[in-house]
Amino acid sequence: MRIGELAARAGTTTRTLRYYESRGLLAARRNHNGYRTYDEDDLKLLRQIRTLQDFGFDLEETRPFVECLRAGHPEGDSCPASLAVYRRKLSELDELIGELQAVRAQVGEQLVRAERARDELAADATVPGGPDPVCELGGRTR
Amino acid sequence: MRIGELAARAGTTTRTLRYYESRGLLAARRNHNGYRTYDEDDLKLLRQIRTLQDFGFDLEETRPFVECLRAGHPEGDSCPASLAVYRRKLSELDELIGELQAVRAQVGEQLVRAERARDELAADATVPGGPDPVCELGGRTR
DNA sequence: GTACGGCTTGACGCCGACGTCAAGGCAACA
DNA sequence: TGTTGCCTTGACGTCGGCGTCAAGCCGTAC
Repeated sequence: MRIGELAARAGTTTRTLRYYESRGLLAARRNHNGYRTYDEDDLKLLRQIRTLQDFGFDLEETRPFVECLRAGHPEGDSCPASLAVYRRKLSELDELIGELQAVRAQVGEQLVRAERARDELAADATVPGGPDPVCELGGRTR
Repeated sequence: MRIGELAARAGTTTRTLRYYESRGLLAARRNHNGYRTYDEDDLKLLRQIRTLQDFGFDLEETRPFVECLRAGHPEGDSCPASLAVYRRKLSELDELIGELQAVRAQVGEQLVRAERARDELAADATVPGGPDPVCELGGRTR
């Protein structure tokens, strides 16, 4: 099949396939008129790349899987180098998730604190003789 | 104070401050010879930006906080627009964390599956009359 | 005077994964 | 024969948040 069909079957674009080729991830045969030609194995390989990309792997991280398939193994993750990438990715994910949860907690605290400060000002403002309101409080003014 | 001192006190670089200025986030007065001049309020403003950046906010998201401080409010999050950013960020974080956890689970499954497949091949290989090993198994060969 | 550090503006570089445009070749169909 | 659609290579654009370099000015110390 030609590049357009392969791209369509993998749910991507011809530009992407040429990019992968330029990165040495996806090799193509050429037919008599110079068009790139692919087979079902290329589709499998491409789908492997796309799956990993969807997981957030960057292109270089997919290389071991690609080379594993190219070496004739039944799956891209049939080789130790691929398993190593899985493991590294898992620890990266764990670290990232942890950091994001910490940030989430901090931002949540800030929100609570800021809302409390706002409410206290609002309460003061309703008390006769309380401080003058400095901020616009509650909803939008305009 | 001049730009170098402000940058140092905020733990950043002069390039960053000029960039913020170009984005309209950090205004500077100029002294007689054209040098940028800043005061303690600018430092506070800059620290507000940096804190949010550390949380993963992008620059545009810090703008409401900056404008809030500029308007004379005691804190960058004393204004409704800032609270709205907090809330939006929280939901973004929740969504992202959820996605990452889902990816983590999937990658974990893939790893387990691939390891099991490898071990089964290894077990077969130790059985006399079992299938020939096709992959390099276990540790590194070279 | 001159050496040095800090300041100025302007402009290009970087990263990853492509998008998009240009100019042209190839094949099938009306 | 011309139109249409797919293909080719090449090259520049995108995004954010700066880094880095160039050329030159300002002020102080020696």
